[in-house]
Amino acid sequence: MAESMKGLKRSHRCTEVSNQLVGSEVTVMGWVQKSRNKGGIIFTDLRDRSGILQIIFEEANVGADAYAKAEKLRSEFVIAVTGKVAKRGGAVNENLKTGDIEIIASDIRVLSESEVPPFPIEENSKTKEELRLKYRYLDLRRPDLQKNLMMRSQVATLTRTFLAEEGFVEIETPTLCKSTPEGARDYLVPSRVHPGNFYALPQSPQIYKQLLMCSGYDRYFQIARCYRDEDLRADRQPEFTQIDMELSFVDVDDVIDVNERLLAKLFKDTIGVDVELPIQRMTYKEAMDRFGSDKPDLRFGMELCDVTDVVKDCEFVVFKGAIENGGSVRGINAKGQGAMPRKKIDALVDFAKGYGAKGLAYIAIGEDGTIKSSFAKFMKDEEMTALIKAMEGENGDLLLFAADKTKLVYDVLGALRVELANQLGLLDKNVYKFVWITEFPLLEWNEDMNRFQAMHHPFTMPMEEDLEYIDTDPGKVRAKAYDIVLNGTEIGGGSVRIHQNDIQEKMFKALGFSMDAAYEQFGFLLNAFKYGVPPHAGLAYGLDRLIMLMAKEDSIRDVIAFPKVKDASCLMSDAPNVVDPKQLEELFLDIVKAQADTEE
RNA sequence: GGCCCGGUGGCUCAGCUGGUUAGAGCGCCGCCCUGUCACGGCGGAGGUCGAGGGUUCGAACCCCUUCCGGGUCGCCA
Repeated sequence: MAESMKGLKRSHRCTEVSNQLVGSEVTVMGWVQKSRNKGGIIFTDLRDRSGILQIIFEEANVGADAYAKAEKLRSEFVIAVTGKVAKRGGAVNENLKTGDIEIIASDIRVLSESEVPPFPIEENSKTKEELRLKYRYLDLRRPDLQKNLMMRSQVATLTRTFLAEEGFVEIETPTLCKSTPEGARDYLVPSRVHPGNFYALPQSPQIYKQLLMCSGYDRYFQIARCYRDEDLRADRQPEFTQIDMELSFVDVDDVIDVNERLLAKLFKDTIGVDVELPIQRMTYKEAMDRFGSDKPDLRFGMELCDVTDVVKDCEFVVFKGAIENGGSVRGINAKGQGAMPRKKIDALVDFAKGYGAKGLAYIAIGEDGTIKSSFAKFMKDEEMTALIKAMEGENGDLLLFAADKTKLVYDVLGALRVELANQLGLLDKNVYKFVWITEFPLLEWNEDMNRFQAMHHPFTMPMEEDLEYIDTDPGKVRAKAYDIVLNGTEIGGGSVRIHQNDIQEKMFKALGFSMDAAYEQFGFLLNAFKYGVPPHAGLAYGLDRLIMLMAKEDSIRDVIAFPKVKDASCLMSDAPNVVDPKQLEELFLDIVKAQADTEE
């Protein structure tokens, strides 16, 4: 039976009650974590978002009626307790922040009762995520999720304070926008007033923030919700949050400077991690060559080694063929893994095939120097020796090789490198290795569309020294774009934007856009640029990914209050759902009519 | 869309080569217990083995289909 809290006021959260308060009266409210009835004395662990506090009920102190209520307490009942803070009569509980004190209850009210929850409300839950997500409101009571969401809030607050001090203006941009065909699939919202027309939910506030620069706001930021109608991953949700910013009259170094200081503050103030500044920078080319990835995990070595020249004259057709087709042969040295059983190596080969490799060649060097290899029979002894030497292979090492088009070789070995590190336990979540990746290619060739595509977006500034190639060899042009990568995860990215008409036109031309088509899509931005546009640049973080890494979680679902599951539905609310036909009629009747008329 | 993993009392899991009544721990319910905190003691309830179909004398187990969840490739300017 639920009682009123009339006349009561919570004086402290559970762990705000400290041994400083011994002897004074407090009123605490929260959920019953656990009640231990010893027969004559009842110990109740009370929980709120601050933690746990032990309450003592004894009939002599609390009275017969209240004691009877205390005897009926069950998990997740919501109660209010008034009582005196006392030093513990029994042993101190070292595991609790409040382990040396307890509340001697003088009164209790049961504010609401609870059914037995479908899974235990506890830290380090072993419960299947499916069930946790169905009852997300209960899951969110668990201390680890509460910690994550409170950390998220702290990061948002620190970000606002820091950027405000740096002269940034927080401005909200629309979430009902114009659809743009480039990039990710848009979520569409039908317009009732304009039958057959649709808004798109923003994939990012990109164009709006550039317009704000045109409008003279100079430094903008926003903690912005973004939407992409693409398949989900552990680090991808259909709606996610960016810390988005844009600055005027700046170049790459200015953006990097303010963001390094922001990151350092966030990591220091929330999790006590010192970020050494300046953060290391690496060009895209170097990242690909050394790590096979534009988001290299620098917590471990196992770098890629280009052995194309070493094996270029060998008779092994896989190597030979790849090189003849303009590809390359590269390898990684899994130090000390020479004794890896054949089954595990085969699993690595399958793993590589998942990334499009036709296979994976290997040399396992035993502790005694004996060699087991999938391709030694095609090689001369001196060729093998030279190859092992190039790979710095020593006794006990496992050398793995991919041979194909270079892009594929990068993909395969880049992924394999991380997979091996994971298997070998080299991915320490307490270590934070940041790196800026710079000088991205401006464009990448899209096989399906048979044209170049902006690697970042069509407003990204080319590097001045490469501008001359934009007409003749667009694939060679590097961009003033940069990503901030943490432990192998891209947590943010941005670029200097084009603010000159002639360069923008060249860019659209390279993308195969006519100026008419460009105006059709982005006319309002291009028009804005006619009236005085400052040089500007910006960056956006994936807030969810950032918090995920800070909280040492494996999925952004653990740092989002109400996430969606793999098919983008919500197990708790059952969104998306079928809507009332009347709603649909209002939105689409005119179209249906129009189609019917046309058919007649 | 492809591939891989999983689904067995409320929760987490075990269940052998297909063999009798499907088990354990925790939780839950009842009684007892005045210093517990993974409380303890005694007793008890609780299972369409995700669903459908098939093979078989016999299916949690094998086969097919399907649903749900996770990982990943494609996709994500």
